[in-house]
Amino acid sequence: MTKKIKPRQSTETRARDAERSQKDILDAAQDEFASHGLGGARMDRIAERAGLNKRLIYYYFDSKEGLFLAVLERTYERIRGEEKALNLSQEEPTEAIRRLISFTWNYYLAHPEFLTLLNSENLHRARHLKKSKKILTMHSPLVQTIADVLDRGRRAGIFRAGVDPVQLYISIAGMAYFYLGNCHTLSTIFDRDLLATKAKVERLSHMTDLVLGYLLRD
Amino acid sequence: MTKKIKPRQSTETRARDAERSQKDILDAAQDEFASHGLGGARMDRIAERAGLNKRLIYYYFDSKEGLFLAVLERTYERIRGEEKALNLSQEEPTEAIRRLISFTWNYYLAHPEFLTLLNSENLHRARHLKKSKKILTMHSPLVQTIADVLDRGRRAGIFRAGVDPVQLYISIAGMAYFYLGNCHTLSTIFDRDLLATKAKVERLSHMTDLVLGYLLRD
Amino acid sequence: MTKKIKPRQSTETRARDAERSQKDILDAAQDEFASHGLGGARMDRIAERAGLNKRLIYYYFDSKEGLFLAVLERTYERIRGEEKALNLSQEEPTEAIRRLISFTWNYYLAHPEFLTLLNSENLHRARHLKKSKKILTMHSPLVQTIADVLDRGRRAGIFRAGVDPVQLYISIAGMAYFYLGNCHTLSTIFDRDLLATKAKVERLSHMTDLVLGYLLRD
Amino acid sequence: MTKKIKPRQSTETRARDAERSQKDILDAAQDEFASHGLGGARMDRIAERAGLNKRLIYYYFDSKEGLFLAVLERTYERIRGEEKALNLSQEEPTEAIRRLISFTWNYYLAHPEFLTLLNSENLHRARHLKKSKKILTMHSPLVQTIADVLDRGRRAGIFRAGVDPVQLYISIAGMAYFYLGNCHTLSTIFDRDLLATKAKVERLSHMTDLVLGYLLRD
DNA sequence: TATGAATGAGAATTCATTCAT
DNA sequence: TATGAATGAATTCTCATTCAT
Repeated sequence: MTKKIKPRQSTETRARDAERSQKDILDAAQDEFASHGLGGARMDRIAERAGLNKRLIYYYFDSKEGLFLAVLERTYERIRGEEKALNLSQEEPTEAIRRLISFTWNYYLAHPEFLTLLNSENLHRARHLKKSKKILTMHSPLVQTIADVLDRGRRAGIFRAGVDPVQLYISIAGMAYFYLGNCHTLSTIFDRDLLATKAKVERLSHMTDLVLGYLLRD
Repeated sequence: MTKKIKPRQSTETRARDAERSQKDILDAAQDEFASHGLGGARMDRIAERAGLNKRLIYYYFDSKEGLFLAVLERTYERIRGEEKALNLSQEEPTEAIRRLISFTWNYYLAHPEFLTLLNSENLHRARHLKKSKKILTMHSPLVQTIADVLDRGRRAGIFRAGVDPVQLYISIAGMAYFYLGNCHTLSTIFDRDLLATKAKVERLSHMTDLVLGYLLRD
Repeated sequence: MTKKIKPRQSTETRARDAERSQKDILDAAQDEFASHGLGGARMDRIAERAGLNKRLIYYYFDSKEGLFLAVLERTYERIRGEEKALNLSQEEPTEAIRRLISFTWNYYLAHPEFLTLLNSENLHRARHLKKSKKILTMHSPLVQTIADVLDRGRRAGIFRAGVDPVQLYISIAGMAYFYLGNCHTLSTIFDRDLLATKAKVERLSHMTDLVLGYLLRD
Repeated sequence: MTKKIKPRQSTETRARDAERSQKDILDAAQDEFASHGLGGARMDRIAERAGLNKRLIYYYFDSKEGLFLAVLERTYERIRGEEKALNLSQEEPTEAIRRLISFTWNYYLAHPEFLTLLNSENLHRARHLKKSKKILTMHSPLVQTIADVLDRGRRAGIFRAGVDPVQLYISIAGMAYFYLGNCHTLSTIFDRDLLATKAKVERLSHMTDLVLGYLLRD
């Protein structure tokens, strides 16, 4: 245990420390929950990773489940935040779909913890999520955007009609999620390294081809 | 509950009891692992669900991990068995794809434990799978079959060329898996009952449309 | 930790061990709860005193509160058992009252743990007792006996009329209970050793004088 | 709750705040100790109930035990104060006894916390009391007064001789204490509401009858 | 084959108390 | 005088596993 070196300036040190401690705990917890799931995570390890006393976790987050929920909320906030920043409405429909797919793919690639946390939460039948008003109202803005893109494409005569944006969103997310979330079993069974650079490139283009092959008329 | 009097006459009878006990344990364990994951599962609960003494689990399966592996193996055996029974090679290509999609969809629907076990195993980076010779040799026969179907379709001039059967298989599985495995969170977030009968019918046809829309030329 | 030497005979050894372990735990728990109260008692100390693994306590009694209740029940069973063995109905009324008082006094003296446990339970507003069907139906047989004795005394013209046996029982118990249960504070405040042999003799005769002085006519 | 703005002008004001804080803490602590005993009391809850920071408790009272002692001292001061205010020496002996009994009864009724604190302190073998010079010199003035009343009664030929005032005091206190302190268990066991108004009236008259029946000659 | 009893290591959580300001 | 942040040492309870029969 190295003694924590106190932060820079002074004035608001205390307040900043509290915030900092909470952030450190959340960071450590996210790692731990992502690598071991809710059941396998250890409060001791979280405290150690955070470089803080275990008691402090309870001081701020009440319980293991409370901490898990806080991590989940932060994770959702982040992805929803990035989704909002995408500006697909300005884009030409085909290009918009391309970017949507590659955003999803790249986000999951960059944030493997999101997949594992989602997995854990689903194992528990969304028990924590259902308690969180915060998350429940955070509808993915992508669905709205997809609806708009599909509409523009259809009116331009390039996309087929009658596509449900929710179904499409789930399909795109599912294709990326299953590949990346289950890459260990899949790699083993198919005896292929699914995380090799080439494999990843191929996957993204397969997904794009699949979706556009379906959407585009002719 | 009729009181089970233990028959002790013949070796055969004794053997049948042993088999029965092991099956009871595996059934109970499958439920438990599927509902709580490997970390959250409790040996006590498994013994109780199986109606057998905890010690017996160790007698037959050595350890919790051993038991988990046994459950995993049985689960894989079952799905691989059913996959073999599908006789897609006899089928006309378009119809074969249709049946493949609906088989996957219905199997996941009927066996939600398969999704959760896969989930758990991936959390552990396929650690158990890699140790199992049994599973490793059970490469999904579907991939071979899909390759064949795609090939026949391409040669008949109805399917597009250059489709990787593994990619396609993962896409189909992923579209079903994500929808069903995350239905709790998705239902809440989209404010739609994804498990309503109508919703399920729509999902299956969306998946079929998407894949065939991509595969079929013209 | 000396290794526990296994009990004498054989045949029913296992069954006897379980019973023995439970008894050892209850004995240890009674000591611990009596000396420290429910809040101050330590499960670790109980296990150590019992010479058994802490886990076993939970195996048999579920929780600290469950153990406390079990101790309470056994304690009540014991005093109610001894009360039943008193045969006051055969006795001449005055003598019966004398023996009742001295029984109460001597029981409390011999079982200080009864006082402390009662105290603890009352601190918790009889929370555990109320959950115990066992204790709730164990009405003190003394009240019935007192009613009978009072009645015989009254009809014989030696006791005053209109004495409520419950009130009398509570008074007798209270006089003994308060003296013995609070002897530490009382001894300190009055600067008298209330537990000196002479003091105890005097207390019993005071109590007897008080009650008989009230009951006897003339 | 009006927001308390801290006055910082004069020393006097500051001092008054300090007194107020200490009182708030003692009030909260009395509640907490009375409801949970020393072992079960929680410093956090006391701070919360007092609406003050936990650290302040340590500033004023040093430790949990120090706080307990302070509560104990205040409680004793109060009852001793009220006892002094009774003016039994002016009273005719029979009436004095009556008033003594009813004072004791009513004080315990109005101050149930006194019973519980006594209870806790005895569990700890009067450890705190013995350390408190304050309490040690506060001998109950009642004993002296009782001695005087008994003496006057005896000389007037109405009371019996040879009654020890300490014994009598303990008996009176005990009759009230046991009834009120154990009313939860007793009510349940005897299936009578011992706190019903009528029951309380009856108890007081039973106690008075018992004591006077004993004291009065003829 | 089957089981009730027992355990050591560890898990989450709690608690009185102190630090720093 | 007052407080939010932080902690070490327990404390209750849990868990996979083994013993003894």
